[in-house]
Amino acid sequence: MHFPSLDKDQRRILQALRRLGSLSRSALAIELEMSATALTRLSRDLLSLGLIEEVPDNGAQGRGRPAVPLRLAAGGGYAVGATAHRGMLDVALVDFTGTTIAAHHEATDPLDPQAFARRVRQLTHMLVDRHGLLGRRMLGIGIAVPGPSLSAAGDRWSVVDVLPGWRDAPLRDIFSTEMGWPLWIENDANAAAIAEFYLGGLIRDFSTLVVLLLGFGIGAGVITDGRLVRGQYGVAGEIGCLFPGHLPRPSPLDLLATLRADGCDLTSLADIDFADPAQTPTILRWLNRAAHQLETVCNTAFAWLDPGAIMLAGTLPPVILQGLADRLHSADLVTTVFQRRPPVRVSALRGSPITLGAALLPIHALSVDP
Amino acid sequence: MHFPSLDKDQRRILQALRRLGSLSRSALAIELEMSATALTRLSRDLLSLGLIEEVPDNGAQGRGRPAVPLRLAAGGGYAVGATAHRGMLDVALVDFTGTTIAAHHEATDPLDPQAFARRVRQLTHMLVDRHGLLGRRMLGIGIAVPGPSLSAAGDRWSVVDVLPGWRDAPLRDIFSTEMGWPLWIENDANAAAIAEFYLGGLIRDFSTLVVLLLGFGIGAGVITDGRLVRGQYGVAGEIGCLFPGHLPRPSPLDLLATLRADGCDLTSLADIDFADPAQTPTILRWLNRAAHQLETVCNTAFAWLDPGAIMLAGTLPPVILQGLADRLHSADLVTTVFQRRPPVRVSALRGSPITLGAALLPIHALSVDP
DNA sequence: TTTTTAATTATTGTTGTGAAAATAAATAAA
DNA sequence: TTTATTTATTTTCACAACAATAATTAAAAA
Repeated sequence: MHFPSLDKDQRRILQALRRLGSLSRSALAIELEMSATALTRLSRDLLSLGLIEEVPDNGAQGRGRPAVPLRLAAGGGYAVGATAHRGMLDVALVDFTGTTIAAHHEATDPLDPQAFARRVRQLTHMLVDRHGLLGRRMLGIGIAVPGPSLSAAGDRWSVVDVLPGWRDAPLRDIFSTEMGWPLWIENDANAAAIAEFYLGGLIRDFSTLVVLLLGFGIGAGVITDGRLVRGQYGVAGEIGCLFPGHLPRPSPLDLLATLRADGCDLTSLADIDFADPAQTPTILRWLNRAAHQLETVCNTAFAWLDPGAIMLAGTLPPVILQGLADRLHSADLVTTVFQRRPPVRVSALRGSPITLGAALLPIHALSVDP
Repeated sequence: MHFPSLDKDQRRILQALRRLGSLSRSALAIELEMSATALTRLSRDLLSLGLIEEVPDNGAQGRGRPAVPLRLAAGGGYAVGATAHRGMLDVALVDFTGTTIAAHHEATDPLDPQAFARRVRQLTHMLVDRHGLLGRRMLGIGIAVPGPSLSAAGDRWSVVDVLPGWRDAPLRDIFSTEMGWPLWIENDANAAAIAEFYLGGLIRDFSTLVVLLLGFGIGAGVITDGRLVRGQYGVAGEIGCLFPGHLPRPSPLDLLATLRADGCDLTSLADIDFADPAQTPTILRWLNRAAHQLETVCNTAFAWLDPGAIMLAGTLPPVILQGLADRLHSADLVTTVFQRRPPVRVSALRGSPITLGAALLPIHALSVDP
């Protein structure tokens, strides 16, 4: 029961609306270089599918019949995203526009993939019930996995995190039999890139971007020309390997280790607190070192990929991410074009970009041709 | 008089033949998951366009009506490629399969873009005449330019080479008024990547690859999922900027400078000769240093892009490129997947990959959807 | 009421599609 | 040698999708 596959032109309409917000049919026809006739038909179909809607009460706009802008319909469907990490589980529901309907975070014992899938299904049913989504169209579920895929098909995943029964497991089979919904599995950094692209506003200005994800380790998601870059074997963006294993990396886990080595008694990343005077000096020192290391990362990203922006995201407190961004701003990056300042930003998403990005995967799949 | 644009399915057939050599209609139908009916119709169209042809005298193959393999038709058309460098001019003609029909190299005074275009037109007419291509379909001309484009549209180019009147000139306008053929302008490293992809056999095994071009400076062309990566502002692959300007780069110009500093009296890159005992020690020393620098480049390429292969190409003598490849082979690269050896190869193309790649641009444009 | 712009509806002709039947060209068996 | 069988390709045909044009309707301002 897969979603009726959309026409290329229908995708183009949806993507234009996603990028530009709301446009009248005639504006769309001009934007997409299609005839008004074609646009009427296509938009009628999308309207009847419930994927777009007319904007009501639109103010005066001069002579002539007023244009009726179209926009994506929140009610067009909902999608689920889920992430597993050691000891915790994240689920989010988004509507067709990408807006978060619900987010759920819970601590759990380490789960194997089957148990994870069952719990996610359970939570999904609960959230669907609680938010009155029962009749609505379920677009599918995206699951973000820490680690690269083992095959181009994405059947098996090399999970980096220490989770029992996950590493090298045939996750697609397991999730698919356990849940039965249309399923996307994606690397966590790639998911974060999707979230920043659609929800962080990058889609308005850029078609190429890089998201640096400081989750536990460090990874990156790359989008060029609106498409995820996975590479020949699915390990594109695995930038952790740029730092030799025996030396410190600019990763959250490394910050934790640094703090501990300096005598701070922290149990997890959640205890990191820039405002704590016992931690501040260590964090500042780490920031300088990590920013210096990230300079290399950013420079090679600019040289290889020429992204419109590099986004910093992850579980670290925003202050710390901002500290990294500030230092990178004043660094001497090779953004040769237009003498611009290094376009390094900090994620402004509320909620985990990983889980949100996972939830956006089914929606992204509707937008990009196969 | 642009070429009649091809169907998406027709493109898929052509691309399958380009990748796999020759396939019967039924094999193609299975490969591309199309009905035999559709394949008959599409192949008939392509046959009548002259883009494909049936392979004659095909040996016995068991019971049943023998399959008639199809392949790309050399006579399907020809394309022209041209490159300008200081003091020299390269033109190549390729047929529809990508095979070189003719190549022309000449030394010239430095030319401005108009004069270059006129000379290229002149040479094209001469080569077309000489090789009896007059009635044949001209698919277009590709021009490789040393330097990145200044706009996403590729109208203006920031030419790195020291050529009078080229830098920041509206090359597209100039060339297209001067020649009138369908025109593609592309960065030289990107052109080289196209050449290695189609002619170096990489298309058979990979959809993602990197070509390191050691021309005068050092640049790179990137293909992911069969598409050129240009980046947000067209400077993707400009890896020269990874090496600070005041320090030596692993570029041919740098080798020349090193040799000169060691007292060798060379006038141009063409004088570099590994067999010359006066040069050998310097070259060996340079090789070790340059390979060490390229290690970083390759590592970051693997981390960011996960290419199936990295190809070394350029004007340096093959022995020297091979020396670099050998050293990179034994280096400790981060090709984490499958414990494989670093897949670094040396270009095996006869002829300049830049000019050949330029000539392939019109053909590539026929294969990739717009 | 007229004018203007937006959106829709016929109308018509083109094009692509798959299923099934037909044809082609070989080998295997009688 | 003849006939049956097998596989590849083509044709036929009914049908859906689609595009372009022109004509029409809708909703406002002048």
